Amino acid sequence: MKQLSTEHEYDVQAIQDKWLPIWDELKPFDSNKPGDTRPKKYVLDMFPYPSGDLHMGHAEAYALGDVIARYWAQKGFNVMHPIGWDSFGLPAENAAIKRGLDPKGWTYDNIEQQRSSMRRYACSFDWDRVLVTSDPIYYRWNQWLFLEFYKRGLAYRKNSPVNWCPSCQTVLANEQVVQGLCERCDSAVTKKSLTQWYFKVTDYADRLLDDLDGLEGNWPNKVLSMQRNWIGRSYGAEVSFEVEGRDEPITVYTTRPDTLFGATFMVVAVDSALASELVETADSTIRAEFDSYLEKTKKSNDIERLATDREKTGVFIGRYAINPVNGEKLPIWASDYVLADYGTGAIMAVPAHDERDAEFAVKFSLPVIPVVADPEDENGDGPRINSGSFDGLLREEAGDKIVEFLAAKQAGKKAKNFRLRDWLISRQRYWGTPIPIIHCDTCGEVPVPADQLPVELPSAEGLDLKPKGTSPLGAATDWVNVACPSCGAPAKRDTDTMDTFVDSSWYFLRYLSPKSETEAFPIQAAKDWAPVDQYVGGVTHAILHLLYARFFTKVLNDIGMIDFNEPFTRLLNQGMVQMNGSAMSKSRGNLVRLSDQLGDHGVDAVRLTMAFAGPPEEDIDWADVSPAGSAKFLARAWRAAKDVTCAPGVDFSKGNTELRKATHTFLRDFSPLIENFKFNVAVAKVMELVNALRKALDGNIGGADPSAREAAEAVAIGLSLFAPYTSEDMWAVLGHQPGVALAGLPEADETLLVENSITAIVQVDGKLRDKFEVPIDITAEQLRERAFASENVTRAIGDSEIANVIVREPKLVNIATK
RNA sequence: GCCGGAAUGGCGGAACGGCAGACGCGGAGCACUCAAAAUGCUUUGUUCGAAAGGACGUGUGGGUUCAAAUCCCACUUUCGGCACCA
Repeated sequence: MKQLSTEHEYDVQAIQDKWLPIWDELKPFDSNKPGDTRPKKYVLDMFPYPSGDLHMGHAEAYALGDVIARYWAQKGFNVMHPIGWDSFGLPAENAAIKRGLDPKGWTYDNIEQQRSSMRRYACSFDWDRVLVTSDPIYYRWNQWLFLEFYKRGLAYRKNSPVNWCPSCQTVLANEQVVQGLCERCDSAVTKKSLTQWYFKVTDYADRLLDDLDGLEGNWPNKVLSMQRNWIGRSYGAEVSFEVEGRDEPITVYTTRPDTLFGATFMVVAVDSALASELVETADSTIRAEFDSYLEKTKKSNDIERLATDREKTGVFIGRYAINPVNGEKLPIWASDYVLADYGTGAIMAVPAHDERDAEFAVKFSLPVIPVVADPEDENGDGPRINSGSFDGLLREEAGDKIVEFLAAKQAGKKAKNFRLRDWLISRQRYWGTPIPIIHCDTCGEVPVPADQLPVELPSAEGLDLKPKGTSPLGAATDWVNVACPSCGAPAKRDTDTMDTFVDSSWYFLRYLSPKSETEAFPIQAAKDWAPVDQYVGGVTHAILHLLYARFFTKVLNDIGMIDFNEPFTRLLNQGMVQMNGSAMSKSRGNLVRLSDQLGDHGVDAVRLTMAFAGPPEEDIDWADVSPAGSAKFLARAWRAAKDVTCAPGVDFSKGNTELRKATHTFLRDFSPLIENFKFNVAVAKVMELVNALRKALDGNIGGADPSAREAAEAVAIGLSLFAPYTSEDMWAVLGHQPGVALAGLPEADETLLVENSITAIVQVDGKLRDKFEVPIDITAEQLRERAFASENVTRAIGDSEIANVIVREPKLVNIATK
């Protein structure tokens, strides 16, 4: 700290040391005070993963979340602004493996470090509501909810090909595969056939999509469109094709039933059960070819599969399907360009009107039959051809009529499809919530009875946590072997743990009673507080976490535990903090340490810099902003308070009108700026008021004038959103008891804001030529006269002929010349 | 390829269709000082001009309007997201 520690100087370190213990005592942000009648407001920051100390990204997120929380507190709300830790998950486990420690120790040490950093960072958290997801008291309710889902058929087990990360040695949800790579370690993801637990998100696909409309305007458009995209609903038809030598027809999904007459072959996903079944009766040559193709496909990963310039591959499997509209025999092929887990895993191929089918047809010399007259017609909107009695119909009508025709002979119907898949929640790792199911040879899957929850994780001691493809919990024999709750026979616990996204899907409700041993959350408190009024966090969770939390909310609503359908009413996505144009990282050598910044500039200066740098949703490049400048401003504001000499409680109405006007203009502008997330502009307004106050103090108004106190107090209250230490100290300097955070934002006095004159501008052909003060009630005629009386204006008009004069009294005259 | 953002001084960024560049960073100058730091004040889009005062100016090209950073169309660049989803 550069400042000398004298009582006349702004000493950041001394101020920080002074106020922390006092706040600990006063608990200004306790949201659970008995008899509190203030209206409730729930402001939530996404909780951190305890992977070390807080970094610059946390500092931004929590600074911005705190602006909002503190704003509502100043507005007289009882604000619940809780914090906790999302503390299960792979990093803890990997760190533990690397260092040979228990993941628990690593996790809880980090939590303590982050907790103390957050306290110093002076977030307005309610420390009585802390939750930690790896505590049994938390995850027991994960298990309870899992069983509620299970009861309703929303949690189920199935065998299917899953995303497998060969490096993490665990399965991944679809959402955790990014560009074919493991989200966590960037290894190429492969497919593996496993029996795994799923949540039936797809049952909620329509609601998850449709309810996004209600969030319009309150959630960033970007997030809404990402969610819509992810759910990916499409409308089309299911069409059944009879297959020679098979009792059951094959059903395909298509968005283009209008092109059915153009189908010339059928393709099934090579890795689907259907393909394997169809090929069984084929001759040995075909079978061998198929097997080797299937083998090759399984070995390849998504990266190879998805390469866009890759040639189509496939094998003919020796069977034929019958096109239900015209009886044509269509050869059935197997290929990897058809996905096993979308639609029905089989498609009708229309090479004339589908690029991928076209490539395949060219590669394997399959016939192409156009069904739209105009080959230039990319949408295929024009009249049908080669389509029997449907010839001449346009796209939409043709589609409808063909589906009608199919429906009449039980060979098709309208259908919709989703890109969204069910959520795979089992993980073959140690550090997570154990799945509360017992497997019994006679009874099958048996839920752990509610009174035996939580199923606590066994100690990691003696367990090999290294990834090996099966859960480390399998080796905890004392833990695994239990009596079947149903028949009492020897049985085994499920050894998988839950995806940590389960933990974060409902944590916002757990804050209502984080210590309850009798319920996940209290139903009445959920009515009072939830849903979250304002959620703040990074856009990295735009799909995963938000989608899952929305899903849980809808299920809980169906169960009758909550009375709302969407968890987060309003969402703010803050940008990232970068350094020299790229994300900070040790390997890039551009890591800025938060602790260094706090040490060099102080907590308030760092927080203020985060708010002032630009719009909150934009990224901040730390190289472009000036925490030193913020510190300078804070000192300037503090000194201004020091120079106020009139006593607290003085009658402001006797103060200087000009400065009062500045103060009340600020008070008028400030709130809407905060509510619209224009924190940077709000900070600028505080700076303007400080500048006006400084001028008044140094000029002939002076520190004894009541208006100086009024301005200084407004500055302190405004700054309390951004700079808790400085503002609290200013408040004390101004002679008040501690508690600027709850002092309340004064209402702007409208009578002070009434102007009786205004600066009018005169344009000639749209260009500014003159401006002057005019009375607010000037008439159009008077204003017009004043304009033409201006020398600048007449010179600008010169010899030109006047075409038109626009008068917008009292502000503007625009003279258009010919 | 498809779907969204974004583009304003040396820099971060402001601007209900009506004074472009608020506020800050950086720069220059002045005051205080033996000096420096700190602080305060002045100034700072480019350009012509001694000045008065002009010209130009919000990625590019068009359009709507008395008036466009703002609305419309096309384009360029750039950043995200999705991507063999039938």
